Amino acid sequence: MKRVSVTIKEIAKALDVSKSTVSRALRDSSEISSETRRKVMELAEKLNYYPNPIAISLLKNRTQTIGVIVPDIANRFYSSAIGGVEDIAYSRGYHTMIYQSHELLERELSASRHIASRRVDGLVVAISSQSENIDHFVALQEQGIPVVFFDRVSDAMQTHKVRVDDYKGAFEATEHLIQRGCRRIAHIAGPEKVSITRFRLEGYKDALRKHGIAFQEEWVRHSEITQAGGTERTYQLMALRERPDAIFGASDRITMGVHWALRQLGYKMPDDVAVIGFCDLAMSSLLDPPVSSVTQPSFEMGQQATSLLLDLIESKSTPAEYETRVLRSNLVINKSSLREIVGS
Amino acid sequence: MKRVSVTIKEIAKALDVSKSTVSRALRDSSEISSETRRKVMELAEKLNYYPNPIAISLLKNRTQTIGVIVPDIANRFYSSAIGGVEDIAYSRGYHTMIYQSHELLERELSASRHIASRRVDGLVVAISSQSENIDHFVALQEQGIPVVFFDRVSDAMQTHKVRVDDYKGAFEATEHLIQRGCRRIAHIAGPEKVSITRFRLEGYKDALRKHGIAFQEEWVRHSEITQAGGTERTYQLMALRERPDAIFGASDRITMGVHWALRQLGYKMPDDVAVIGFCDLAMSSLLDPPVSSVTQPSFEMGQQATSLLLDLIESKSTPAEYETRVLRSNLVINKSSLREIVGS
DNA sequence: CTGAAAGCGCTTACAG
DNA sequence: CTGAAAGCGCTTACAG
Repeated sequence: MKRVSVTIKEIAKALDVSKSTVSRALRDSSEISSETRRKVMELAEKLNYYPNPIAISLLKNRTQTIGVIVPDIANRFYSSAIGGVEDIAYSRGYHTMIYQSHELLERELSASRHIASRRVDGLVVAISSQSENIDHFVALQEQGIPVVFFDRVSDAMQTHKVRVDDYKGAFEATEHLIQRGCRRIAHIAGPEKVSITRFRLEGYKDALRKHGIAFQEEWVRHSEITQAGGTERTYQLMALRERPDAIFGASDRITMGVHWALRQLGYKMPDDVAVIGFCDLAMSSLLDPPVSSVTQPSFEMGQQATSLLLDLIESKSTPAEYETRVLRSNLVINKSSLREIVGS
Repeated sequence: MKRVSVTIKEIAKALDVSKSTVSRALRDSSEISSETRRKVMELAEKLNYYPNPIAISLLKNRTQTIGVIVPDIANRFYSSAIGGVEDIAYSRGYHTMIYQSHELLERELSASRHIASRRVDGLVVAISSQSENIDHFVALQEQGIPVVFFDRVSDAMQTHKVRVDDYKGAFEATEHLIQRGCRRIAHIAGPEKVSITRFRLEGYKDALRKHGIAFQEEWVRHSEITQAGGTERTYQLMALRERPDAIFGASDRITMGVHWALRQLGYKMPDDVAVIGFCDLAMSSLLDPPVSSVTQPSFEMGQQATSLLLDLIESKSTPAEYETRVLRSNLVINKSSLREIVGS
């Protein structure tokens, strides 16, 4: 199909002035007669003229568009973060292009290539769990396209980062379970290479240590961020000779799997097994029993990452130093972890 | 920050040939000596040269990018459909830009404007519930940017459409409830103006009629596609003097609200109230009891809409006639509607 | 206040 | 096989 649009040239010809004059009139330059401006504006309006942003991009080498890469847009944590990105981008006059990596390095590479070649002005990313190597993001940065990380960050690159206090969130969740009388607390962690997995695991371990509970390797299982992963690990855990009396899941998907598996197996929550998750469980209240969870300010993370990014884009120079913002998580207690406290 | 990239000009200068020659060598034109081609390719490789797609877009008036507008990417139905869009687009060499309307006409207008001005090659849309007027899509089409509708379609515009057999899905769901002995079947429908709402409502009514059950206005409630909407309508329905013995929800979000409200109110599913939803409830099995539902091939809808769109984009002329594809929905029975059948 | 000219990065008839 | 030139739609010093 053929595309039709009005150009500056046609307006110039119709009004018998030069393209330069039309351009100036449209951009409201000061050095133009109000009479000319009026005529140009009127005709532009009438012809429904819009400047071709592609031409402007070619000229300015700027597109007023930023990219976002997340593992999976269907994940509420990420879709909410994208909401935050759009919020800030929109209000500062930028558009947003959304990419999903599906946790695949290959897709992340393809998105990076698209971003580089389409001259997107900057990028907000939560790194795919499969991406141990992040040279593609370093390359973007060197090419002058700033990159800001959120949620899943990496030490392998100097830039702004926004994350949640995973360590503390995990520590508090674990301590809460201990306070409710649990002693055999299992942790279904995320993929091993991911930054947040390590932070959460540390928080879990340190809470055990603080309360004099021995850490047991077999009670920690790594899993993909899927319901199936949570289910399978729960089966493994409950099959152990010494079975856990609590399970702390590293994400909402995983925790949904835990919940499902425990129900299948006929365990009561919280009495047989107390359960707590990690993420913003909007749907947590739908489950029976409703699930306790460490909630994260996902929308705000998107906002902050974007605002840091736009600052980078709009500043002429590389900042003296990069910033890592650590936001607070929040412990929301529900029935799934609310055991009767027995004894001491 | 400043952007650096290699251009054709620099390659030409380094090799002491013309830009034309470099361009031809890169595009592997036939009229070029293999020696020159080799030299150019080598240097391009070494300098990490990529053609500037913005320049090419300006030239060809094509961007190899399509847009998708959905009400809400966090909704599984839409995120899955987007997966289908990406699948086809990717395999045919196109990129995808995702927009959310958040069910707001204003956001839909802003996305349409961006699409028009960025010269996106085409658009796949599920119309926002707030958009009674779709002139903005007609305008895109007239401007030469083809638009294909899926899920939420409109009669106000001639184009390809892909939808599910909502009428039949609703008919079967309602009939199933009747067969399980329900007689006072309520329907929480979607927003009034939306096409699928009407089709589903018709299916519901016709199933009642077929089985000689009188239709009652007060048992149909319109709601937004939210959990809160489903909850509130359920309260209203259960407060009626003659309360329903079954509720058929028009979407998964709504049905989640129904489920929650019934649990809060202490009704047993399916014995007090049988429940059935409409959408691909991946999470349906997580609820207790698991929810029956009319499932839709969302991924496939995205694929088909995109493949129709790309055909439009790549054909030179307007097609003789537009096509409306109606896909099959599927009834998945779970405990929430599985009542004991009493008597005949 | 207005216009002619150059240029953003590329492609492609048109000559040779 | 190669180069010079025009052009995609726009902006902006540079002259006047």
